[in-house]
Amino acid sequence: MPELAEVEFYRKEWDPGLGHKVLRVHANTGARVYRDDASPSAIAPALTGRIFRASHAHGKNLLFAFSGGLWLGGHLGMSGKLLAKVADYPPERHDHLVLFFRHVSLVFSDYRMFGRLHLHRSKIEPEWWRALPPAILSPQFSADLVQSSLAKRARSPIKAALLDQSLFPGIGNWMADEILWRCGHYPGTFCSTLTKPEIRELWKTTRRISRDAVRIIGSDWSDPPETWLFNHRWKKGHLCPRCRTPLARDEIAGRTTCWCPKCQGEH
DNA sequence: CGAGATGTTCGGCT
DNA sequence: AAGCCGAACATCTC
Repeated sequence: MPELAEVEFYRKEWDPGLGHKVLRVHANTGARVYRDDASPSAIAPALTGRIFRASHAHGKNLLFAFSGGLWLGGHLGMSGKLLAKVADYPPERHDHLVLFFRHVSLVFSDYRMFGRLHLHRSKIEPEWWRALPPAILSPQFSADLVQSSLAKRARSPIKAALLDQSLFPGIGNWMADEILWRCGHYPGTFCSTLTKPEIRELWKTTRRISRDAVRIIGSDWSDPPETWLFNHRWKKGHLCPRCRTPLARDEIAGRTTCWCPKCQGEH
């Protein structure tokens, strides 16, 4: 499920634990979500007794800071969720990590297990976190950066480029479709065919949609306005909210893609 | 019951 | 040799 706005929503789900001490930890260490960690059995002892200090989201990545230079990194994959439950909440089958506080239990749940969790010890933020590419809503995410990166992917469909986390961190399947629909590009268009003004427009739209999605979905999981493709893209027989043409669906760049044949070219 | 799902990685190919 | 593509991962839902 999660793209940058959903990740931001889930990050805040754990806020009730901020400033409090982890009294006990449940870790389903056999779960695949710990595949990055050499010793998953160390997770529970390491987190027990720490104060939960802060949380950060960057694209689809999460970072939780604990006292004593301990960090919990995470990714929600396809089906990961972060939840706040009652104190002494009994873990369920897909709850791979539960942090028990006096007044609340913070849960990482992921039934498909494409998500991941990993622990780090360092004074400052871990190396992998500092190496992440410029966030879409940061000043470093410039039109020039997008321009030069797309030039390297000339023979790549623009949809594939938008899904590339090293350039568009946090953009996933629905946001990529939303951006291309707003800009009027057929998702299979090669990057090399976009003009400089079109790339600038793509950059601007990417920022606008990211900002709006974080505001709307990231705050309380509200649905975006009916004027967005978002609300129409899945159901069969749905119409383009702009021109009422029946929407098309097909696999492009390895993912199911929805677009308007009229607004986005004849395909 | 088969297909498909808001994601990433790896291995093979050009 | 960088970059592209398909397959694999695991479970639930329609």
